[in-house]
Amino acid sequence: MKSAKQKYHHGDLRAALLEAALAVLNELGPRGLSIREVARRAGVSHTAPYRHFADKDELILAVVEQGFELMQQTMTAEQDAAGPDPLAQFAASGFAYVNFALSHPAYYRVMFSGDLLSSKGHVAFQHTSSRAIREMVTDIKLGQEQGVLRPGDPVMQALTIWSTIHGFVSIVNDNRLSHLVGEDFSLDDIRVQVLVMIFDGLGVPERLDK
Amino acid sequence: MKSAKQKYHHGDLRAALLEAALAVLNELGPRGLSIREVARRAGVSHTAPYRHFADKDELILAVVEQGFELMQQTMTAEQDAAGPDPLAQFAASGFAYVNFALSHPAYYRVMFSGDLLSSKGHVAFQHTSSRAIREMVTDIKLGQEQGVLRPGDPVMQALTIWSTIHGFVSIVNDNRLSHLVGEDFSLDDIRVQVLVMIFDGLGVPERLDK
DNA sequence: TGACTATTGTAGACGCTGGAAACATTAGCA
DNA sequence: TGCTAATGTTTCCAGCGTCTACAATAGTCA
Repeated sequence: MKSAKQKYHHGDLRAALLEAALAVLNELGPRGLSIREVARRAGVSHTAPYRHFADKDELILAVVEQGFELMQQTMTAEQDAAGPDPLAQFAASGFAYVNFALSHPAYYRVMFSGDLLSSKGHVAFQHTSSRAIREMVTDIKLGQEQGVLRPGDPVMQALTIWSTIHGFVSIVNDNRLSHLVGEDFSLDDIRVQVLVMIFDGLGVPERLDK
Repeated sequence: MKSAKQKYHHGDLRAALLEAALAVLNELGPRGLSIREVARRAGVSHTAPYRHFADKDELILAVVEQGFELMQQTMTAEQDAAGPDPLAQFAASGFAYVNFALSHPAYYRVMFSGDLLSSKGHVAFQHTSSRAIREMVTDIKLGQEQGVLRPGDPVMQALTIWSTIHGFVSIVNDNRLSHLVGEDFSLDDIRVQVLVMIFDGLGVPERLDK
């Protein structure tokens, strides 16, 4: 194969731009994310991205969408690998959520901070959030019917679990636990203990010994 | 009093800039926050802010500090007003946290998003976070000694509570619950139920009927 | 009071950014 | 082969953060 670097048409610029944008987010942070820098990394002129995204917000939104897809994929994969027990599946998907957020901080931040978008974008998230909550609610109802989960409004329980998980990974990713880590706990300790505490509060028995 | 608008020296430009910055955050969001816009609103030239803040990050950091001070004030005020019972104080301070975050979303976002700062700033937060956690841990230990709180590592319990509260207010402030609100629940319902669920999981008895 | 000096504000410049408009190149299809 | 739409480039504009030089004032001490 020849080193066809200098072709006028890139081939798959859109994907290249998304990849570059994520790399920038990782390296320079949100403030360092500029269309021009992304274009530079993709080796095109600074206005080329406008053929694929109407403006900066749409570029970011595309990264967000990709992030949600990736997260959804890994979560369902872990869920499927957790065996037939619905509660084990539920816990596995929770673990997968946390692991995704902690191992892809740039993705998670851009997906949930919302500060990067100027105004729109909220609409795009609604769908994902509502679907995620609905799935959790289904799982919780199932657990309650089986008698392994505490009774109570499953919507509120789902919201509480989501809040805890989201809050936890946000705190960790925003680096607000450095003073704890290394003293008496490792980050892994903390992660596992917090997860146990979440599902413990819900009534899930001790099957989190993976 | 004369309309002494056109004085060369502003009098208290620093405070005026902080106020303007918060207003901008409220109206235009984080992306709309520019030193020039803030200066414009304060009625000074676009380089005047540099006499009071080394750069944009330091302006933002000053807003953050002011936010933490205000939150701390309201939390201790509510705690003091909660009577002598330590657990009631604990719960009151938790309520105050949530109420502050939900009624001052701009403050809370800039205090905790971290996306606004380019690099530094984390150090400044460490102190506040670690103090807040330490205070919670003290309260939790007290409750455990009195036998009204579940046994367990108080550090992890504190972290879990903080995660839930932080996650909850972040989710609400980022507008991700619109599809729930109005259907079957009001935002107030949700807030109270989630708070009850948090303290319920900890073992706090039903004294949250305020 | 009056002059000296530090503080606080202004004016203008630089390189960066997001984005619009006009133009160039190419791919796909008739 | 030639036409057209898709894709990338060039040029331009206003706004941004920040630097440097300059202007006005407040405070201090004679």
